[in-house]
Amino acid sequence: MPMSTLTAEAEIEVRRSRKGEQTADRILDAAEALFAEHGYEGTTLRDVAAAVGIRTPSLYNHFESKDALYSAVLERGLRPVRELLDEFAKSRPDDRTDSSIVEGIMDILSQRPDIARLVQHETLTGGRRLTGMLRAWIQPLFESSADMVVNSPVPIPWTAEQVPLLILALYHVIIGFFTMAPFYKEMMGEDLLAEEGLALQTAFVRELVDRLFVDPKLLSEDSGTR
Amino acid sequence: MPMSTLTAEAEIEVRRSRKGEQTADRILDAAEALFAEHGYEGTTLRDVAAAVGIRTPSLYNHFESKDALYSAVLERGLRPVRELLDEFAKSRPDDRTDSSIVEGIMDILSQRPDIARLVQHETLTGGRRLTGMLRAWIQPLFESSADMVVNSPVPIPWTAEQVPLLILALYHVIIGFFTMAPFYKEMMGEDLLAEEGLALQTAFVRELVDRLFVDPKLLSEDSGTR
DNA sequence: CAGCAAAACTAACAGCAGTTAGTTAATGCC
DNA sequence: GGCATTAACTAACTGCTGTTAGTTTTGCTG
Repeated sequence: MPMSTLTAEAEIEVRRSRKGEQTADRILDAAEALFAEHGYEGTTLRDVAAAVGIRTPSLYNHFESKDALYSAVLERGLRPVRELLDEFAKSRPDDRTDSSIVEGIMDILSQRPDIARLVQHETLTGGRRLTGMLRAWIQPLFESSADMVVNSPVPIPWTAEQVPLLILALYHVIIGFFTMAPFYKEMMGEDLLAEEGLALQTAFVRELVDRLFVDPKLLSEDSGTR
Repeated sequence: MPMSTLTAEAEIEVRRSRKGEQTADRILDAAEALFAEHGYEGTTLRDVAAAVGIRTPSLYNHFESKDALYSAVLERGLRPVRELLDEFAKSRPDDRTDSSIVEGIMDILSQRPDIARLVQHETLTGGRRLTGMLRAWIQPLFESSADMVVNSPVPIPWTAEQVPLLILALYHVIIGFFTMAPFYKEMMGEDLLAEEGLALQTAFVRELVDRLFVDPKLLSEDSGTR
């Protein structure tokens, strides 16, 4: 009975989209927030369940383990980033601008600051859970970015050795802003993740990129590059 | 018997410096490395004891709890930073250069990269354990740095609103380098914490500071500022 | 409305966490 | 060398963790 199998599967999918996936999403939301704040080991499944409003074993109706839940959180959170990078990789080198990725990532992280903190937790603990995911994208991205900068038609005011450090620095400026925001708010009283702060930071990063990638010696002849 | 009390205390101190403090230091070393890599919750006292080569309960002869051990690690690790900041606060404003703190911190973190990762773990989880320590130094440092930059005799090519973001960015460039180094090594195969990499990064940061704090429009008249 | 799967629940378990009590070995001083 | 104190050890406990088994409720479909 091959047909009944097929329809059964179809039915399951339909139903899941009704209620099952709804709570699965709620679980992912809660888990994302908790993992982002307390890290993997610091987050308990009881906390996740409590945040969702269900009992702990019910989580296992949607995810087969804590590890699988964490992976799902990471997968869902990083999907927009992956798509952005894929798009970038497919694009013609001529169409790429210095800040196309930069601003794209700023947008993504602005909408979901927890992602930034998740990634930071990962890289801090050695990124062993990112192996299959981020590592596969980050490494080529990093290398191609370096190539791109080095082989840029416009002369870059940095040596080839410095380019990886420059990319690393830019990465930290961007992602660090989001990871530090809650701490900054508690310390300084100002919420950097509010609309105003985000706009300020976006403009700041844009200006930073401009200033770091344009040789100051060439500034007199062409002031408005981008 | 007040005298005997005094001599008894003195004796204890002398003895502690013989052997007790030796293993206490070994415990701190092992704990620092483990906390830096796995965070507070991800580190078990059994792991610490095993790394030292003793049984778990023996740790309690030197530290009264896991929390106390962690605080001691943080305290010892941040002492050089605190001393640097104190010195900076006492110095006459005229003697301060843009990069005096920057290079000092680079030196400290170069010798003990784990400190950087410890601090990152803290700020990621909200920095609740830093309350009494770092927060008391960081906040004034941050504010005075901002004031210093804004009121600089040399015109700064950033608006007053952008200055906190600039300081934050610099902070992340410096500390992020050390937290990312192990991950970078695993990904790219190159050890940034080796002598060569450190020298490169130090020079890079120095150049970055120069480039970010000097108005490019003024560059023609004075090229070798520092 | 009957039936059925999905998803909630309760009860419970094995393992490991931090920690304590009580004991033995090591260490430095008179 | 005897003695006091520190610091190692073994044994054990409580509480919490992720996880499983078995049961009841929910929500959709024919």
